Formats: sequence, structure tokens, C-alpha cells
Amino acid sequence: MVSVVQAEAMLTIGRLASYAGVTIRAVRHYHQIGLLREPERDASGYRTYDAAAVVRLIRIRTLAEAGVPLARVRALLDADPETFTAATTEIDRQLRAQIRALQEHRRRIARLGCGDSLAVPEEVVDYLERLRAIGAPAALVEAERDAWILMAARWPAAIPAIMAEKVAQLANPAVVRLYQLIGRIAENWRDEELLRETADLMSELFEQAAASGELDRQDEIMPDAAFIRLMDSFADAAHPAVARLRELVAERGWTGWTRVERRDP
Amino acid sequence: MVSVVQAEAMLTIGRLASYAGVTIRAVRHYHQIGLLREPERDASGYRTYDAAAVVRLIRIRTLAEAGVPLARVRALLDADPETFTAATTEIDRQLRAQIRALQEHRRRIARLGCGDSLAVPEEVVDYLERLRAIGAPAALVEAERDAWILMAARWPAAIPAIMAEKVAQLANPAVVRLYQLIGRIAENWRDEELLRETADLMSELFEQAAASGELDRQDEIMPDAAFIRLMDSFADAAHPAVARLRELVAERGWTGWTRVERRDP
DNA sequence: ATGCGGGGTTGACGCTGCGTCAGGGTCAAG
DNA sequence: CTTGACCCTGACGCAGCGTCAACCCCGCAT
Repeated sequence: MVSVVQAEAMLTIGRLASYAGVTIRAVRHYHQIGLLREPERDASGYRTYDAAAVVRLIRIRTLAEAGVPLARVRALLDADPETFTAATTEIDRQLRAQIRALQEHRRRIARLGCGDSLAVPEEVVDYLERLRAIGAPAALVEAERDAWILMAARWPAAIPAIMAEKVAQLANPAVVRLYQLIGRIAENWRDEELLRETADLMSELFEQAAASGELDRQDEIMPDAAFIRLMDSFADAAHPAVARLRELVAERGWTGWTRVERRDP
Repeated sequence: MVSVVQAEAMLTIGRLASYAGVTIRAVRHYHQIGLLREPERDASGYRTYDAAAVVRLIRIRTLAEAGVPLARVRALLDADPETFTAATTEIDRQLRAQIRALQEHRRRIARLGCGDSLAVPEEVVDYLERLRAIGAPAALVEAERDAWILMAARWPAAIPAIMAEKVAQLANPAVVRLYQLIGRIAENWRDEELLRETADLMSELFEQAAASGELDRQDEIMPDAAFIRLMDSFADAAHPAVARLRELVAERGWTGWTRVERRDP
């Protein structure tokens, strides 16, 4: 008679799942990976569960919802209290790490949201703003942005110092004039007169930089010839005027572009 | 000549990946899903990348690391500022939700860590503690715990009220005596004398409960005959003495176990 | 008897974002 | 000529199920 009572109290997979608050598919998955014992079947092949299965399933669900990987759930369910406590401590550590990572993501997303700063460090964003402010053409600012993305990827640590220097340079009226000339080149890049004037100005600025020791510092900061060539080719690809300017500047005794050096005699 | 410079500045997939800070496998994956254009190949079939690919790859990485699903990255990379801002706002919402969920997990894990509260609501943990305190045998406490896991799964909202009632009952000296008798049954469950004494006491308690209207409230709280049968079968499975006690209690005019009713005449 | 709706059964593919073989070819250096 | 560090394609694997497909079973209304 007891067995009759039990038979009446048996559950189908659907009722088991709904009592435990999981999907039928999840229950079968747990069977597959051996988390939950396959129960007896009735005459027509249906799985027949008892109350103990509900309890075990709820335990599984509790751990799984707490973010415990199923592989660990198996061990945890049959663990002694000490092992269990140790494991939960460990899992809590992982959860904290995940939360920190997500918060970091939020910070980055927030930074992305404001302005064109996709993948660009803050200092560079600031510098680009100032470039726009002194009237540099939009296309140049975009090209600069991409170039600094590359630089920041290669030497992230050097970016703050370089940017500080760049921003300081913008106080130099000659530099401002340079960007204004570039603005005019953007409108008419076949004007040889204009290009020559710009090259003269650049040559002058390089002279100043050499005198202040800036060019030597560049060599220290960027000791990777292959990467410098990459940056140069990137500049060349940005606009045809760049190649012409490089020629003109070379005539005035300077080689390179990303990293400028006085040409050996 | 420009093309020679470009050729020299071309990158293999490995150098591209290292500049952008991703794995080679990731780059190939982005090719596969169309996030990054497949570049030209050299004579031996190697992919040859330019600097622009590095920039695009860094953009992809930035978004991906910020937790943006790759499917969205594709759209975001070419989006106008408004769409972009809207999307980042949306993504930030999702991140917040994820963080909240993980924090909830941490809370739960923390609760799991202390004591036997795996999947048991707090109120029940408290009640089980008190049961132990009055000397209930460990096996009974475990059985009770599992039974309350089931109850909490079926009627979570009712648990606080039920537990308050249960705790209050423990102030009744007769109830304390009941659990002490059960403790003795746990040691020798074939002692008919003891079982009879226990059944008498239970009958008496049921009488009190019926008088105070508790039994009627039970009917309201648990209107699910099939589930009640499940709980009963669970109790029967817990210990052979349960079945015998049910018989003896039935002789005294009570049917059921999880939900007790005066037997119809 | 028959049809219907709502259970159940197994099996297999899909999703994310790559990691990780397997089984090759290429390139520069010793 | 070998070695080691690259590159190539193709394919499986991972967690945790969701979601068909194609079929069986049961109770109820017709």
C-alpha cells in the first residue's frame, strides 16, 4: 500500500521542473552531465521522480543561480562543510573579480560615450580638442586620432608625456600657423607655393626641436624602426599631400616623418 | 617607390595581433564573422595588413573588452555619433543589470557559506537552529530542512508566516516534549510503547491546533492536494518510524501528515 | 472510433568568442 | 640541411541550455 501512495506521489519531468523552478530542458541537461540521477521510467518510458529529486534539483538551481559552474556544483553538493566553505569563498573571490571587470567595462563605455574617444586615451582626446580649436581641418584631426591610437597601442606608457609636450607646442605661434597652412592645403593640395611655404615652416620647427633636444628624446621613446615605418606609411596613405611634403622637407635636410632626424651628410 | 615603402611596412597577422593586443585566433575569427575585412595575401598566402587594420582592430578590441557583443560591434563601428551614444547608453544599462545580478549572487553565496542554509530561506535556518537547540536529533533536523526546501519552493510567500508560527509553537512545552520523544524514537524506533506515547502527544497537539484554528489556516495556505501527497511520501521515505506513527495517529482520528485533518466519521 | 490538445521521448543543431589541436607550408638563420 | 618561429585551413570543444523535429501517450469531447 505504501508503494501505491508513492506511485501516486511520483512526478513527471514537467511537474518536477515547475516545482524546482527550472526548465525541463535544464533537468535533462543535468541528467546528461550526471548532476542528477536518471530516475526510473514508467511503462510508457516517462521519467518518474520523487520528492528527493525536487530537493536535489533545487539545490542545484540555487548553486547554479549563484553563478557556480555546473562542473563545481557536482562536487559541492556532496562536499563536507569545510570543503564547501572553502569552495564558496573561492567562488566569491571569482564573483568579486567579475564584478570589478564589469565595472571597468562600464567606465570604458562611459568614456566611449562622450565624444570621438573610441579607443583613444583621454590625454589624446584633450589634445585633439585643442587641435580643432586652433582651426585644424577635420580630416587632419581624424588622421591624427588614428595615428595616436596606433601610438597608444605601441607605447601606452609614453602617451601622457608626449601629449603634454604636444599640448605645450600649441602655445608656439609658429605651430598654430603650421596647422593653418595645413588647413589651406586641405582645400587645395596642389598649390606648390603653399606646400613649399609649409615645408619651410616645418623645417624651422624641426630646427627648434633639434635645438631643444626633443628629437633625441623621440629616439629614446620610440626604439622600433619597423613600427616607425608603419606609422610613416599610414601617414602617406592618409593624403597625397603628405608624400609631397615629405619630399620637400627631405630637400631641406630632414628624413623620416613619425620620427624626424637630420639627414646624414 | 611608395609601394616599396608600403610593402616594407606591411604586417603579418602575428604582428598585427600583437600591436592591437589581441590573439591571432581572434583576428581570424573577426575575419570569419566579417568584422574585419580580409586583406590581400602575399605570394605564399600570408595575409598582409596595413596600419589602418591595426586601428580598426584596436577599435574592435576596445568595444569587445567593454563587453559589447561582437554582433553589435559591427554596427557600432560605422555608426553616426547619435546612434553610437544611444547604443553605449543601452549597453551601460545592461552592464549595470549584470553587475546587480552578480552582486545578488555574491549575497546568496555568502548565505550559503554560513551553515547548512543551502537553498533554505533564512527564516527556516533560524527555525532549524532552534530545533537543534531543544535537542531534536540531527537526522530529523535534516529531514525537516529538506521538507522546508520543498515547501519554500511551492509557496515561498507563505514561509515567513509559517515559520513564525512554528517558532512560536516551540514555546509550548508539549511540543518540546514531542521532539524529545522523537529523539528517543531515533535511537530505538521499534519501541511500540514509545511510539504510542508519541502518537498520543501528537493527537493532543492536533487537538489544540484544531481548536486554535491552525488546521483550517493550513488548508488555505496549501490548496494543492497533489503536492501534499508528495510531501507525505517524502516523510514516509525519510524513516520507517514515520509510517508507523501515521498509522497510530490515524487510529486516534487524524488523517494526513503534511496537512492534518480530522478524519471524517 | 476518432480527433484533439497537452503532456512526454530522443536526437541534433544553435548560440558566444574564441582556445586548441591536427596537419600541413614558409622563412630566416646557423 | 636542419631548426625554430611563423603562417595556412579545417574542425572540434567549451557552458548551459533554447529550440526545432518527429514521434509516442493520455484523457477528454465528439
